[in-house]
Amino acid sequence: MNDIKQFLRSNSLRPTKQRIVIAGYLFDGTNKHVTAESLSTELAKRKHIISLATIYNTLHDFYENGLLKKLILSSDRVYFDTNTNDHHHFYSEKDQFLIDINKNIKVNGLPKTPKNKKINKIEVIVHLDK
Amino acid sequence: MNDIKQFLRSNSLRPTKQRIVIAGYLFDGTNKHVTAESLSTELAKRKHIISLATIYNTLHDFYENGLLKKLILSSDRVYFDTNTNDHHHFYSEKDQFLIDINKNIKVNGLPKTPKNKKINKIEVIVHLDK
DNA sequence: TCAACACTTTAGAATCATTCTAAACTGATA
DNA sequence: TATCAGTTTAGAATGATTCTAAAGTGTTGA
Repeated sequence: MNDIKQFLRSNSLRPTKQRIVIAGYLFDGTNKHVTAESLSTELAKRKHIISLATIYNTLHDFYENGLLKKLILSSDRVYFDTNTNDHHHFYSEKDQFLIDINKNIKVNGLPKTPKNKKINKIEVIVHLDK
Repeated sequence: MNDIKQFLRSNSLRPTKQRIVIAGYLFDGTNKHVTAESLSTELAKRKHIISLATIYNTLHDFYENGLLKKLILSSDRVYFDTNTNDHHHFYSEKDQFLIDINKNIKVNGLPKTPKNKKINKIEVIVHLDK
């Protein structure tokens, strides 16, 4: 609890009740993939009712501060990933199913980067099913 | 024109005026990345006014028939790619900028596929800028 | 401890890409 | 050329996300 407050403060985020609850859930040591909706549902199960607006605000605040990764895999929802290490994913659209690939993946044979551009990150998505 | 009709027919798509116009634009020999909006704009420039609903319908019809690839790169629009070969992309969110990577990319070190799942496709997105 | 204020939360409205509806239209077929 | 299934379309509906602006709350300095 106090460590969560410290954690938030050290990321220049004022430790409000809501952020403490959300951070407590997200950063409990197990990696998670959430959407605004799924997060809202999980917190509600735990009797924490937080407005959707705040959930969106908080996810973005955390994202902006590098505490979450954003994953664009489907056109109808955004996933946030608590695993901020360099990694990749198995994804099944059919089953809304997402698994981290933490193994060291190597991508070989890339052509040269377009002029005046810099590579920000290389993302590998292994699509399962059809 | 008649080849476009044939092309559509051979994909079990009735060659309507609108589909002929859209296919004529999309499959003119140069690969394109379009969104419903950008396609609508391009066609309008060429004096072809086609309702957005039809543009969406047609993009999906073409997609369902394997004439287009769908690219999910941003949460606020869907891209369709006329290059249906196995390939990857450079993408700059900042500049809405998308370039095909046709070179043979190798992805090494993948862990084993989750139980009872089959790999549909491997997608590599090289994100540029930040 | 507390006043003061900047930062947050929130309900509800707004946005915007996309899909749906159901009525009018049109290619294909006999 | 009549018929009908497949298409197109305007406009409404949807749904995730963002915005607004009013009420609430950490933080700070005295």
